[in-house]
Amino acid sequence: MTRSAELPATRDRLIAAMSDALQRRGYHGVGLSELLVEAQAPKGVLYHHFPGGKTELAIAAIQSAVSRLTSALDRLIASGADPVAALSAWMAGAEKQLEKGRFEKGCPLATVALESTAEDETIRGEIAAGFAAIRDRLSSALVASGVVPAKARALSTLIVSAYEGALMQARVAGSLAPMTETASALLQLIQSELDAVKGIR
Amino acid sequence: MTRSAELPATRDRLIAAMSDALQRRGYHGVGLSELLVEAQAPKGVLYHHFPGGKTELAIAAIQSAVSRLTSALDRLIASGADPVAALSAWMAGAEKQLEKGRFEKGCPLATVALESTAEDETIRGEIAAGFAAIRDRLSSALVASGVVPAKARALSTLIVSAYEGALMQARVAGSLAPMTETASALLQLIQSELDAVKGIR
DNA sequence: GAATCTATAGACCGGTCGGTCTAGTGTCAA
DNA sequence: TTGACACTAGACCGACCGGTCTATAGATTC
Repeated sequence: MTRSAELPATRDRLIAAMSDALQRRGYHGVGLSELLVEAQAPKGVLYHHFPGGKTELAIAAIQSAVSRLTSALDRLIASGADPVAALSAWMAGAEKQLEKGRFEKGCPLATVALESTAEDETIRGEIAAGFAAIRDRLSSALVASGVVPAKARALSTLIVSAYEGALMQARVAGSLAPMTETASALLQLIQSELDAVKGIR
Repeated sequence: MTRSAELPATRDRLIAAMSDALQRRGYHGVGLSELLVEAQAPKGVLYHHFPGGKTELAIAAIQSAVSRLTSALDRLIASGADPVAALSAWMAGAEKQLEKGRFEKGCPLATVALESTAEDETIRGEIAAGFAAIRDRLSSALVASGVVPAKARALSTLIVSAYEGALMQARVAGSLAPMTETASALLQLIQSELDAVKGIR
């Protein structure tokens, strides 16, 4: 064990610093030097672990964020809670995160998604795959609750859309209101949809 | 800095170039030189019209975008179409814009909203005000259709959230699907809400 | 213990960034 | 004709950008 116990491995510190930066300012908003100060690492170490430089580090950060999100989602779904309760819990968690980050930290995918151009093929692909993975999980959870597949897909896309848009509005407003309002309206939709399913059955 | 009714063409070209850039890559993603090539203007002219430089130009672009959006919304609402039809038309318009811009042009507010930090006070304020103005218009249109104010506010926030999130997903996916799916699920909610209102009446 | 390899360390580089500055140019009023 | 003024034009600047390079420390292998 070459490194001190309290500090995570250098590679992980770099990824964590990039993740944090992507949530706060996006890809073009951060400089390498700032990133390295945050990660307490010299420049050489970045290009040792990520020969592709800033881009490769960003991709790693995105992948790490996606796997964090999807596994949290999996856990939530596996817990057996009904969709409305699960979504409600998720939104409440987002509100807590927003407050904890003083409205400065958002979704690690969103900003980069909007900043990226057609040339940023790899990054875009990674983000698109991340969104798709999240939608798929939501969708199959809804199907498991009796929603027909086509409707489940539309609903899960709406959930992701609403979540991202709510985070965006809440951040610029510096207020939880957009998040809570979005959540309340959204939850009502899901509930009525599930009730309809039950009625038919 | 109040300005007479007639604006110099150059000023407008600068604003247009910035608007376009904000939709494609966001604030930090564009360079001044690129902007000036696009606007066919030399550097001096930028600082003549916008002494505050890049930031002031971005603010002007955002204000211009907001007034374009709100007046389009006003027109749509004034046309007397019922909320569902109006929203449906709006979403269809967004899809057309997405395709026209080959999925490279998104909302002029969204990217900057996510890139901005607490220090970018003016820009954030402008964006927050823009979102609020849009929500207010939607909300009062819903109230006019019989929705109770509190529910109308939540619903209008959800509409904006869904719209922004759908644009985001559609862009990275390079596909209209996230937009159409979001729209269909959302429209159904509004419809059922309005039906409920009618039932009570 | 020499050789090798991974990881750390930071000086250094060319290019580009946003921004300033000075020099014109065209228009209009006196 | 001249002076004032709004606007155009682009050379120029220091700072910072992402990225490369060489040096070295520590662990591992033979």
